[in-house]
Amino acid sequence: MINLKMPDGSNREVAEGTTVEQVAREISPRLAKAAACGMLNQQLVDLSHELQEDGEFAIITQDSPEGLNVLRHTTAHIMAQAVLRLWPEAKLAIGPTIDQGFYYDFDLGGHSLAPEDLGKIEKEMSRIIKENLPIQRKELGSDEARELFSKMGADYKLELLADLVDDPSVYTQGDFIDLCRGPHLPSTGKVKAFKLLSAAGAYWRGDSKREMLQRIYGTAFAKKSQLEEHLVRLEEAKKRDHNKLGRELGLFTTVDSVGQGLPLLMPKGAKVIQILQRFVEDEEEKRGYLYTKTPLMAKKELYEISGHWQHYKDGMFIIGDENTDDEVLALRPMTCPFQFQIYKSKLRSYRDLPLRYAETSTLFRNESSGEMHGLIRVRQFTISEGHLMCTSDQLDEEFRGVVDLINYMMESLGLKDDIWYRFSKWDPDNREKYIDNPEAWEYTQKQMKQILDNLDLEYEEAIGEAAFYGPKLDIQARNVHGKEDTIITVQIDFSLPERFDLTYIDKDNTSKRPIIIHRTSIGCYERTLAMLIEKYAGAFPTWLAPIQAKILPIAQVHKDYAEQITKFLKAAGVRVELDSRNEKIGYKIREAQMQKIPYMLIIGDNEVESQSLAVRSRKEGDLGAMEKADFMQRIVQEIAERAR
RNA sequence: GCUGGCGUGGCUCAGGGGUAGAGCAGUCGAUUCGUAAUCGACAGAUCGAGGGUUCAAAUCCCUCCGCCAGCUCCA
Repeated sequence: MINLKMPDGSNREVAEGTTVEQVAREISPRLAKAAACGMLNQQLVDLSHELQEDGEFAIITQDSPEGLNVLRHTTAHIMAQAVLRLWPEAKLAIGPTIDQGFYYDFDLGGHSLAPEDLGKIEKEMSRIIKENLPIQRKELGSDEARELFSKMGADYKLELLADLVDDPSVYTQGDFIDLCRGPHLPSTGKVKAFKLLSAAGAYWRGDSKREMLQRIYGTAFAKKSQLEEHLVRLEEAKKRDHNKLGRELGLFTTVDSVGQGLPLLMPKGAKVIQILQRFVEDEEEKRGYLYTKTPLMAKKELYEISGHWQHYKDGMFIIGDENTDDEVLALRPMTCPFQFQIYKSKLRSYRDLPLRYAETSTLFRNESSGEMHGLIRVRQFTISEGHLMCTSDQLDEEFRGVVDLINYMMESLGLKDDIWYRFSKWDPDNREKYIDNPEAWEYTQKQMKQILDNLDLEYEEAIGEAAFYGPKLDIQARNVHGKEDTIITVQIDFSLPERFDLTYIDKDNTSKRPIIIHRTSIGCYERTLAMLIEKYAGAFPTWLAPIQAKILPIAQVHKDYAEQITKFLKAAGVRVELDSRNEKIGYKIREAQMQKIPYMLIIGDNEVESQSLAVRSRKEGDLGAMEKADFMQRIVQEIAERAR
């Protein structure tokens, strides 16, 4: 007999060789039905796994996070089997589960998947599910596995196999066989609710020099109702898409003849960005930053010093021809080399440090053509740039100050709950991408890790995501499509002070190198606007709303008083617009509501007579009559508090 | 840059070899109205650009530009 310690703390004795499924069934038939796999000593195991030793044990159900992954992975296998039935020549690459579902990459020879193909594949998958094929695990030796997959001509699997440390296992269902760690559901019939979502190209192992494969994204849930809810959520999310809403609300537009990745901010969008800029600049000033304004371009020699010419040239717009012109300029992709020149403009003392430079800085980056997206990835953008020069003693506190400023910004914008931190390190195996100084990389990363740990930040680590000149703390967020982006970054730079020969004279009268923190406080304004649109579905908090109140006279006779109110509120600094068109009040309200304007002020006979306003809130509807001074006070306070 | 989808009046879309259609928005007129669409008339597109096939191209083919999703990249 072996002894299993159950999640509720109880112990259960079972005979050696009892399967996970039998244990589940003993507990309850319903549990057995809902089970996806078992967990033995923190290791997920198949339901068919025969228990041989004592340990902590749990049954994992399909609707738990781990169980859902198992279900989705099994669905991915079913999809692969279906694809092989439809395209027998197809070669399988990888098919992992991801956050909200799964994908599988295929080499389909020359065939590219069209949307219609997804329906065909789904149909075949349903067939496989109906066939209820048992899914079986088999452990193989490396040689055995290699022989099996080379016989199948499964080149990609062979490549994966070569990197595998443990002995490989394979899973079979009917005539389908796949290299897989598992676990899996016991049979294909266990999958009740799945949907294929999209097909797109994807490079093998993410390497643009390698084969372009066909990737199919899909998802699966334990219950049909959960799948349907998920699909509805996806639809709802798409309605918040900044790229759609931002255009509908007249915040920005793009024009073919201007060019890709070059959105035009219209008065309303520009207004939001202006508010953000003023907010950031004022806050930075309070925190001891000095404001600079530096050129948008420079000679290539400057970028040769900074290393951009060697490491970032593809990302820059270059003016002139290196081979024929005496002077070649480049639009700036970053502000650092420019602010360094200001630092260098005179001899610095330790007494000058820390020195905090900020700039509302427009940058240009030559993104690849397939990459541009609304306001999120563009070729020209404006960022809350800044560089802090400090001594190593000051580094910790300055870094802390930067993180505090960032958190304050995110809190103020209501984005704090939507972001997370990422510690981005270099990739020692990719020397070309980075300034080559391994000791300095390792040292700086260690230093940064210590600072982060002292800050008590929860963060994830990412290898190969560092800037070419140093490690970063990135603040990450997801857009409505679930795609992750860096919105803010803080970097410790060990390299550029050296390259630019930045110095200060220390107490002991010797020349030392300052340490530089590159940072942004809310990142790029365009991207922030995009995030805000998606966060609030276009309905900005009053302080950020381009139009804060719309004044709606009921009939022409009320126009004079409406104009008076408009002036009154404008004088108080409120952004108001008067809609004196000859339309019915319901029409005007509907339009203001669709423009997501926070307040509608309705003016008719009653209001003219009592010198008041009928206030309607976008959120709460009719608020009834209010003295005009009371309303003014209310909205001014709401704006000052940056209420959400 | 790569894979796929797409591009028709300001917007959303229909038409898919025989010389453009709707709704909304716009303009004009009527209506003067109390909390999410008043009625009517008018105007507006050489169908992303260029080239080709054809008696005839928005429609078929090619190239380019742009938009969308994904991959590489990145704020």
